[in-house]
Amino acid sequence: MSGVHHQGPACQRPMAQQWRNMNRTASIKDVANQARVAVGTVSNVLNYPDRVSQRTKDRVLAAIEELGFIRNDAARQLRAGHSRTIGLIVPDVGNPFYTSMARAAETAAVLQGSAVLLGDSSQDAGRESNYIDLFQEQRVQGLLISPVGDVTDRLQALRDRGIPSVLVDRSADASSFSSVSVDDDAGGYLAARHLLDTGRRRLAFVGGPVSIQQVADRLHGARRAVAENPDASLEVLDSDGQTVLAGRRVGNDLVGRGPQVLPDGIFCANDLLALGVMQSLAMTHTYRIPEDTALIGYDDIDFAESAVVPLSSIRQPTEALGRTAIELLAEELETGSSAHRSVIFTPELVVRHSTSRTIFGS
Amino acid sequence: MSGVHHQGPACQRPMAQQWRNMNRTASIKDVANQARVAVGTVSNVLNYPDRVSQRTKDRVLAAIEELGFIRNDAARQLRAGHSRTIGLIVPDVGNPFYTSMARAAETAAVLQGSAVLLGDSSQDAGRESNYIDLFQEQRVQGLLISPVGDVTDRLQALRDRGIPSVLVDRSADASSFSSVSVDDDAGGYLAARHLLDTGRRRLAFVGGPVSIQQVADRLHGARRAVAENPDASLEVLDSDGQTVLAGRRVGNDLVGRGPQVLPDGIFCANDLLALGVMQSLAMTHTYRIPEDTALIGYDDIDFAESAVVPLSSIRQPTEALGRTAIELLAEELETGSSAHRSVIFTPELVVRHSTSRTIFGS
DNA sequence: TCGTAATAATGAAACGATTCAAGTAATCGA
DNA sequence: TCGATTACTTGAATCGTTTCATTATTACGA
Repeated sequence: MSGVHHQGPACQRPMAQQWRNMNRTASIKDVANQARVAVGTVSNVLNYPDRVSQRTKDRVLAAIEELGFIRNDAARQLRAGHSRTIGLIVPDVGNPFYTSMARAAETAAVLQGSAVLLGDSSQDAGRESNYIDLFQEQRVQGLLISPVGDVTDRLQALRDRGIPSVLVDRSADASSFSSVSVDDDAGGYLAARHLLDTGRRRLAFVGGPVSIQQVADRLHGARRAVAENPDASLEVLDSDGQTVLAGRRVGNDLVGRGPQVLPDGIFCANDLLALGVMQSLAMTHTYRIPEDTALIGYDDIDFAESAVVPLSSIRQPTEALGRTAIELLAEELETGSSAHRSVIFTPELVVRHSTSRTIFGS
Repeated sequence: MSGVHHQGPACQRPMAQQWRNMNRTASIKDVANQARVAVGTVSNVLNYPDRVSQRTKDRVLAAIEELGFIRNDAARQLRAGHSRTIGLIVPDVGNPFYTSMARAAETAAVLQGSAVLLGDSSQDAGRESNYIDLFQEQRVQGLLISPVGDVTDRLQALRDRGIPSVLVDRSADASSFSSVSVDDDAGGYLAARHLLDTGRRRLAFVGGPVSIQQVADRLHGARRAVAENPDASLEVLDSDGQTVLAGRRVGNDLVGRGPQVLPDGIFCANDLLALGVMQSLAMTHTYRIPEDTALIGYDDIDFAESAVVPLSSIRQPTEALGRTAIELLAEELETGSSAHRSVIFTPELVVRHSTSRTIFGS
């Protein structure tokens, strides 16, 4: 726009400057000209203020102010070879568990001077891979990932290129990657054990594709608990997805069942699923929680407490997860990613009304 | 690891190559060498495949594959002058309303070939400003922002530099910016009108600092409704913050009141606050919802439906908001941000049990 | 066989910051 | 006043792409 503009005599004096302000955003060179110093000096003012005398520093800062100069990050990181950015890939930003963790990670990252790029893989291996591509093109410093598909090869390749990864909410043999996770097997055990302890025997596990490690581990833990009671059984209900909606679908199926085949204790792989199941049961008024069937979720998101029937859950330390993930990544960056560490947190049972003991037979 | 490696005769043949793989990530130049073509040709293969003959294209692609070449985005955007990224600043990623919108925006952006950088200002004008700085350094294509502080000046400056902004969830006079929003005044009216229609007269509005536009508008709408009933009153309870926790604090205050001074209808500026209030009331068992006081929220997040007492709310079209915001931004980018548009959606009342009519005097 | 298009391929220049070896100015002790 | 430090400043080289004016190659009709 406004490309034609004769150099007539009507032009105002500070024209060149005006042009610059309008057209292009000022570069370090423009600042150098304005302040009548060399570009290197401007750079020093920005990066090593001690190396510059007060007098010139003032001049340069004034010029920066006047031109409204903003560093071009692309140029910086081209020179530096890497960005000041950390990639974070989570399976579902709609899940408060992940947003909570992401927030903690972001806070920790900002403290150490990095920004966090957040990607939502939506439980989709393809999207996940796309994000890895994107982050690789961006030359992120490192990657935090709560993987959905099988990404070990890709992460290995990244690491060979000097981009370390930390697995989040997923344990790894420390030989290949650092990781920070919560003991899902123990959590699954806790949940099922609690249902058994309150008298339930016909348990059901509701969980997305078992190909997801977390789901598999939680199920495994539950199986372990159930195996301790010979008269107990565990049915597995596959939910496609880990959302409230998916939970509602499973709930609708359950509602159609007769009381004899209804599980008397339901363990959902996360709170979203549990709330979905709860919605179905509550809406149809066919069965009551916890009288007809107990319900326990996983993650202990904020909304579990304020659910129709306050939801029992397994609490994970989201803040600690996010913070530690960043710390581990920082370690890898310093040590040159030679050694890896795995931090495993322990989950915690939170009992609420959805599993309270009832006057119960067997 | 493996830093020392004498050039003894035991070395394998493709050593130079091996070094390259280990050390540096391959550049377009390396690819050019490997494929025995000029750098420009490689670039053409990547950007204008039609300009290159099949033969050389094959050679280049093979080289890319072999070296594991990954474009360096920093270099690209240094040359291009801008990134392929859109900045999005929201006040609270813990609020499902915003994540939902962000997701919609992200989806729409990916379709048009851009990535979205998500920033959480945490309702803090300082953080908000920091994100604007960051995005400006990153030379984002454009900015979607749900502003907390007064950012008009900054956005104006950005626009002058060719970076357009779209205000999200906040209307603007179309003279300066495009915006996409929901009529908050109408929403506030809807909510208060509904409480009045179901017999409530002593209303309370719970909302964060009124300095936030959305809060102010919703309150204004509520006032408008209340003014229509001479015997109705509206009390304003300031919550510091818009979170579940803030709501719980307000709720605890309410619980301490005698029944005469307890509002019989509470309108919270968003669902998080409402759920917090609900938690307090439910935990102490002092007052019941909706018998002693009705409760209505705003946003209609997924969790409203599965609350202890299913929460009435005002629904906003989050998907449409996010999608439209990206569309408006795309328009600005095409037209050179000359003209601006404001899209205003209409909110919708969703009635659930938390406001159901009770056997009630006047 | 030659001239003329069309088609491919080339490689230098530019983008904007950082780095660093080299140069200049100021300071100080003798 | 000189030489030696120290304190600042300079500006060319560099990072990895894309662009584009040239040059090389090929194809085709006369």
